[in-house]
Amino acid sequence: MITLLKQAYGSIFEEKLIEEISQVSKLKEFEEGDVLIDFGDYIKSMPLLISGVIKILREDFDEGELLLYFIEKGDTCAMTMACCIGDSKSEIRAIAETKGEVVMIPVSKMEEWLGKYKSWRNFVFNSYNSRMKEMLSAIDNLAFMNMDERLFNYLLEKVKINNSNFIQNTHQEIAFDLHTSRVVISRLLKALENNGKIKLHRASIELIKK
Amino acid sequence: MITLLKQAYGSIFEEKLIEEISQVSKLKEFEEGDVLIDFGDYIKSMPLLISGVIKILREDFDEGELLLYFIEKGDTCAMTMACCIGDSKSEIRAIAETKGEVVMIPVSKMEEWLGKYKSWRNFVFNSYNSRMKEMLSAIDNLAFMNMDERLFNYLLEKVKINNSNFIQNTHQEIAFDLHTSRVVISRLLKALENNGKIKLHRASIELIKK
DNA sequence: CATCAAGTGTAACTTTTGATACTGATTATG
DNA sequence: CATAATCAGTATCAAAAGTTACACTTGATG
Repeated sequence: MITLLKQAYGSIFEEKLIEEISQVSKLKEFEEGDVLIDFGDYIKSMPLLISGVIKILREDFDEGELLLYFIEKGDTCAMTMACCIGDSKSEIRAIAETKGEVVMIPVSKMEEWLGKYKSWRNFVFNSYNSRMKEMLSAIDNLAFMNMDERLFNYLLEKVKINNSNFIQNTHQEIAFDLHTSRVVISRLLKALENNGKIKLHRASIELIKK
Repeated sequence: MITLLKQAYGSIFEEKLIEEISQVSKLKEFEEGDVLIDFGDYIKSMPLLISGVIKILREDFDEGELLLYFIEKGDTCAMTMACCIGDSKSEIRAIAETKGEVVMIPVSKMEEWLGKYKSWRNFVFNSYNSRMKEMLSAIDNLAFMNMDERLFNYLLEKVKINNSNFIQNTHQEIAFDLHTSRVVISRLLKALENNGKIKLHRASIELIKK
């Protein structure tokens, strides 16, 4: 596990901290589609992402969902940290976008390290800050942009995260993430195709032009 | 200043910390409408709110604004903290909703205290957490609710914050906060009045029924 | 291969929101 | 008090998004 940790976090954590992490934590592998955290879950350990991508969703009272942001290697879920520290239920759902690995750290340790390691403190704060910014960006999207722009931004993010110009999703899946209906997505995707920005295939979309 | 600090923060900070705060910080009074922080500002000191209410806004590329949340006594602005620690520009605008007082703490101290005082660390984390929740709630509003619900929630918040059933705002001001147009607000307010939930006066709204 | 489910395209319609324009009422100001 | 500025009400129109319905294609499965 030390090797994995060094690879993903070697540049931000000191050697001693990485050693400590590897002693008290458990490595957990996950597959695409796994629900890692669900609404209302009590969190007793904090995840550090080693590899893979996780998407964080917010739930409606009824049925709806909304994608908040993605988490990549070297990140943690600040929302989850918030729950650890505040000892409250999870406000979000975390679903594996790809397969990958996380290191699970006991809450007690993460508090202890806050006083002990400056690099840990910086990491925790940086996580909060970047998650904060992602939330702001989600708000910008919702408040200031129309669905066509939101959709295109979504496609760009997907391309970035999967490192491929092909987005392997059905229109229905996209509609869930953006909290709208399949018909609306089909309509707007068709418009994007007519503008030469994308090419539509079955259950997959090809980005042509940013 | 110590008296003021004890009054607002006596229950969460230990005596020694309050003393230290009062030694290195400056008390600042503000009037309703004052712009305390603007987009792009560099923050060199962190505000602790002693009295009054501050509203936090997000700006559009063009002109638009959107109310994110209100801050009351005993709170700080986590967004601002984020900027302090990350040494980046402010992503938000803070405007005084009422007159009040803040204590401004130098950034250097706030980092020092993170290692030194557990109560300070808790306070900082709690602030992050509650701000996170407010952002989530803002996202819920935007993503899952129509304008009529958003408007009514807004009125309820105003009533809570000002501790009065009378909301002293013009339709135009409300429209700015909710990032819509005056006509829409007038339309929806009229509908609320017809449903017996509110009563409309000139430049003021009376809440009748929650 | 027949059948079915999943994925997509599209038309027609409704609701919500935004935009423009004009009116009258109230308040402030010279 | 006359005039201008602010505030609110409302009608009309347009755009964006949501809803329903149905047809067609592709791939999976028995």
